[in-house]
Amino acid sequence: MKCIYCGSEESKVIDSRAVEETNAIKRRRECIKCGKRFNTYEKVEVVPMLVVKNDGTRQAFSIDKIKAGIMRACEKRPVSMQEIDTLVNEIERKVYNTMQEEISSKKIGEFVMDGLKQLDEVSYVRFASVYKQFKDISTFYDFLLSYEQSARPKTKRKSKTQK
Amino acid sequence: MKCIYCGSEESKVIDSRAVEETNAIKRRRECIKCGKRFNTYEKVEVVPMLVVKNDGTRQAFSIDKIKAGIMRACEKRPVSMQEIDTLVNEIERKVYNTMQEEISSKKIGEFVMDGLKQLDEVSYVRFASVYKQFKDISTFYDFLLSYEQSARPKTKRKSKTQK
DNA sequence: TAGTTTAACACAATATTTTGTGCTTTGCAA
DNA sequence: TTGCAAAGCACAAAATATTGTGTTAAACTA
Repeated sequence: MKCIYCGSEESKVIDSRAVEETNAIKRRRECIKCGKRFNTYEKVEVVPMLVVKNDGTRQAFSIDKIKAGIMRACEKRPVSMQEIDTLVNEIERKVYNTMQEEISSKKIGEFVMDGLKQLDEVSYVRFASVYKQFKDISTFYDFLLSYEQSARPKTKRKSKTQK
Repeated sequence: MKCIYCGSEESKVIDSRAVEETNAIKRRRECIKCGKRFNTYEKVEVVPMLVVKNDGTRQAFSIDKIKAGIMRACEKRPVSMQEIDTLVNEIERKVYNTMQEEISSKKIGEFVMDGLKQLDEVSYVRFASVYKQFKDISTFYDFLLSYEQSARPKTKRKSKTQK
């Protein structure tokens, strides 16, 4: 394990403890060369499950990835971790209920979009821009316009309702 | 290390190799109970440095976080990993050149925005929506309008230049 | 500011991992 | 379909990590 301070390849473990909550092993290491200390974490590699993408290919499914995507979309937004966890659990349940051994990525995307739309509209737009792969700025406009016309026909553009 | 298949706490290492590229140790483990195998990765904990936020508080700085933020903004965009790495290196260099022992988060945000603006405009808008904490949908409009008026005065809204 | 929780630190006996070498399998590309 | 690269597999000798116990320092909260 390379030392982050001096770059030396040599370091040794001076303490090692299990972190139950995150299923990890935390190690405290000391660089042989410069003597500085740092921590490392050992974690399980993400497990593969099957998601069928639009082009027919299969890919690993992980609820953590879904959660990460949602958390990104909600970054600095007034959405609590608890709300996210609730949504993630709901999605996981929906996924397992729907699926035999596979589920389409389209379906998963819809679950997430549906949930986010209820939770926070900025997060919803952000997620859509990634999920639907907006190609340029005009796609943002188009999406915003059609969203406001369909889902929130009475919203005034300039209103800033959230503090 | 808990087995991801049967949940048992007992597993043993059957192989262990360094992964030079990512500065990690990859271990192959076998569950004592069910005998199934899985991989784990040990990585260095992110290192703390000092960033001064707008409200005056100090926070850990990590170039990895910057990179992660950029990668999020570039998700599913035609921006190569190499381009991102170049930008990240440039930012890291700028940060270290600017800084005594601290740097303002504003400054870092500007470095990133400057770089992304050159690289990809959709990524740029996404990053801005997080960095500048867009409050609602109208903020998107306002930002897009002022961006197009200042940076790209001749761009037509409906043009879809990228494939 | 006292009380509490978490991280760092130390140490030693025991047990496990590391590492070189090399063969096999699988996935991907030519 | 052939060939290469990466991952999995195996083994054994040597080296290192693990884990209980306990102390101290730091951060957080009531």
